[in-house]
Amino acid sequence: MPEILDPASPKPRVRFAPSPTGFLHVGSARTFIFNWLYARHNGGIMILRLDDTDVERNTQASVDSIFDGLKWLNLGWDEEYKQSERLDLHRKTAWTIFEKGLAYRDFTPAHTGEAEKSGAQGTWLFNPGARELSRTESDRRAAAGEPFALRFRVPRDGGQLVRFADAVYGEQVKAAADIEDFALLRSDGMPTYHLASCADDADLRISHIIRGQDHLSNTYKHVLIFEAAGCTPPRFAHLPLLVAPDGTKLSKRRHGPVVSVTTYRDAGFLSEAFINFLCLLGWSPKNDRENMSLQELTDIFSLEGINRSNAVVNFKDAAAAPEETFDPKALWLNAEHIRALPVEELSARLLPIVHHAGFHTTPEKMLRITPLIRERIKLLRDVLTAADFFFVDQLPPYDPAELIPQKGDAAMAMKVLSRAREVLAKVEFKHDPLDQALRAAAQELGVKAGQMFQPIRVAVCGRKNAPPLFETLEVLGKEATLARIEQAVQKMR
RNA sequence: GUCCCCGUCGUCUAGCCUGGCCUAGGACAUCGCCCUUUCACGGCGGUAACACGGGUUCAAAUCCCGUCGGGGACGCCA
Repeated sequence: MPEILDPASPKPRVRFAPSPTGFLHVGSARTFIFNWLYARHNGGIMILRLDDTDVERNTQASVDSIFDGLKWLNLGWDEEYKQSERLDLHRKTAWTIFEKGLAYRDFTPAHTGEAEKSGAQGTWLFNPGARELSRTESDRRAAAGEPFALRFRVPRDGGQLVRFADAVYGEQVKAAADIEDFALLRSDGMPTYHLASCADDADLRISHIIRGQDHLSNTYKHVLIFEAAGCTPPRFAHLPLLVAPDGTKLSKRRHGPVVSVTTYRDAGFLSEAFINFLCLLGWSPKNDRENMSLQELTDIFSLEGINRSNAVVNFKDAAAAPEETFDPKALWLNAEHIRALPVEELSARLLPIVHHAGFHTTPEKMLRITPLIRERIKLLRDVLTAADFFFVDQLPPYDPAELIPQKGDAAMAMKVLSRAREVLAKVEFKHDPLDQALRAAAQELGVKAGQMFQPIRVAVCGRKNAPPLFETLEVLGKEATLARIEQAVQKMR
């Protein structure tokens, strides 16, 4: 269905509204991204709003985590608000609703959350005593200073229906009688999420609310609030949930740090790859494209491509090896994005990681190493295991048996290494001369090229699996190469 | 318990609205082969799915009903 924009505000205005009660997890990140993409694709405005009306649970650490994560995503936003600075608006909205008779004071003492959950009150809808209290009596008790919560008076008769059209889930209808009289203001005067969220959405002229499907059933309440406040509700688009391999909603408690955005950052994901990955969960361009740049995503993103079933983020338990913990597709996409990066840029991104790990190298050398490893790493962090031998003076210990070539023996390894030492001492350390010299040497010794190269590779890299030999030698240089071959020869003795 | 949502390969998905082109397509993962100085990249190929049961129809992954399964919401949390 084509987007019909409100003629009064042709530019869509969308918001990402996290509550700072935990770190930024991948589900929130995806919500942010989808909002951002929608805004950018349609030339609209992206708003960041901190929904911090729960003073009890807000923490500065959460605020920091959210900004850390968003900063890394590097997408930016156009306007920024804090709900705690807009309480007057929320209260005004609440009392407007009250004055219309659509809300009432509830003097019942606050329930303790636990008792409510375990009790047989699952079907609680409202407290008749509070709801039916006369206005005069209500005013009198309020004037006497008795604390109260303000509740929405949900229509109970006439079989009224609440409805809204969801851009993803379609036409939604629910009997008002099935909706409980939810709170608007707490007894301490603070607005609840429902109230604050709607009051702000209306005031900020939000045109589209794009958020997780866990809010789908809350939306009926929001529609009620918008209408009571005399506003036209925005359009809604609910996103299918991101779930863990066990099928449940992502949570730090159950799933650990794998659900935190910063975990991906720290492991060496490129934010553009991470964004790409998240976009593929619950949305599809429907043309088999998967590896996409941000520009491409912006160009083709649309609400119609969003599907309705939950998507599994296929991570393993945090206990697994670093490379094993992430969704294989995220890893693959990251490798793809790494390979797509210009060498200069990849090199520049790798350098700080190398330094941070305590290795010494120069930007110039890093630039020469980068092409040798870029097809061999999936995470930026992998540079540490793929190129370590370039950075150290002394190779870590390795098993001398590794020096023995395929279908060869110790004697052959010895013969190859000795000859390599002589040949390499004389040859220019450039790819072609190295290639020629070493192949010629292999022929003279009567061994296969591979049998010649493998002992040298192990002597120089300390392991069998490494980048191509001649390029490696070229970057490593004659001095280090000869020293390492000498050491290998000593090991064989 | 009440209400709501969802159900195509192991995973992400295309197809569903507008039944036939679907002996169900792509990707990741996995397995095999090729390329090759190792690893990787790349190329080629294989295994692998319409939850189940009814109905409607000449024809159903696609429409209808039911069952089962999964998820979400029900707070003076967001």
